[in-house]
Amino acid sequence: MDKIMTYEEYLRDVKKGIVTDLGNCPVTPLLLMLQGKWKTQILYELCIHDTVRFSTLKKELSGITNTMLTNSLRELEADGFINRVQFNEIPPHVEYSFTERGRDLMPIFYEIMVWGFKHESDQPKKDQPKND
Amino acid sequence: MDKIMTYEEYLRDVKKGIVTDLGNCPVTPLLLMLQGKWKTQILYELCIHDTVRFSTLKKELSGITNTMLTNSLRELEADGFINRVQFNEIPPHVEYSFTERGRDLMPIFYEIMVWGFKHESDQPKKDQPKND
DNA sequence: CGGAATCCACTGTGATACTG
DNA sequence: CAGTATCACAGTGGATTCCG
Repeated sequence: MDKIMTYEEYLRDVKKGIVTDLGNCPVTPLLLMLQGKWKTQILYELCIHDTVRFSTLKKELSGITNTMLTNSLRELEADGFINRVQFNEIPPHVEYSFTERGRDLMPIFYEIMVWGFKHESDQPKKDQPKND
Repeated sequence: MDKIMTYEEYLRDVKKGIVTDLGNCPVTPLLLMLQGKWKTQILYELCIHDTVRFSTLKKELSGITNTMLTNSLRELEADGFINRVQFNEIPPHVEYSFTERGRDLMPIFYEIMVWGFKHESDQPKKDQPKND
């Protein structure tokens, strides 16, 4: 694909059979990378803090364990979203920051935020709260 | 929030303490709703087919089981993304389609697609394939 | 300080068989 | 046709302890 089209243009081409070698949802791969309970929250902290340390994340994401924080950070790093810089001073510390690939998620997050504000009131009740 | 700002404007306000009542990532809630292996693929089929039947989904999403398809559809319906219309003819069938809430995901998917095309080549290898 | 290692509970996913 | 019911399994999430 040479030029960026809209999603609906893209889908129209898919329907017409012009795009056949994909065969699958172009949205899925990224969203699979962002799955898990903590990934997006870590990225959010990265947005706020520019660079952030392990201990800061641990403090901000209340409830997260060392294990999960480590795993999530490792996966985000492996997927190329964040950088990990280790400072071997005393006391040692580590700083995490966005890669360009990660920072380019911003427009997506912006659209999600817009969607969220538009639809925050129409969230259907998946289970009615019982009035006790 | 009265007017839509950019995500970075929003984050700047968060940093300044103007937005304090949120306290959490505005991106996370939606992405949690879209988690799972099949959700986005189902939505993708909905994009292509406008309305789509259970059996069509079953055929297109090769590998999905009745259980997972049913569960995913139920959750997408509960989250307000899709409509379910049942036709009690002979033979009976069911048609799924987007709600407005679901269709409004399009701009998000578009941004994800743009991101995907920009970064499709810089995907780092998370594990080197061993040449056996 | 920033993890790693281990163990464990839970739940997401899947295969199979059956039903209105 | 469009599911439901059950069971099995694997991966995720979590608590605790220990290490460089």
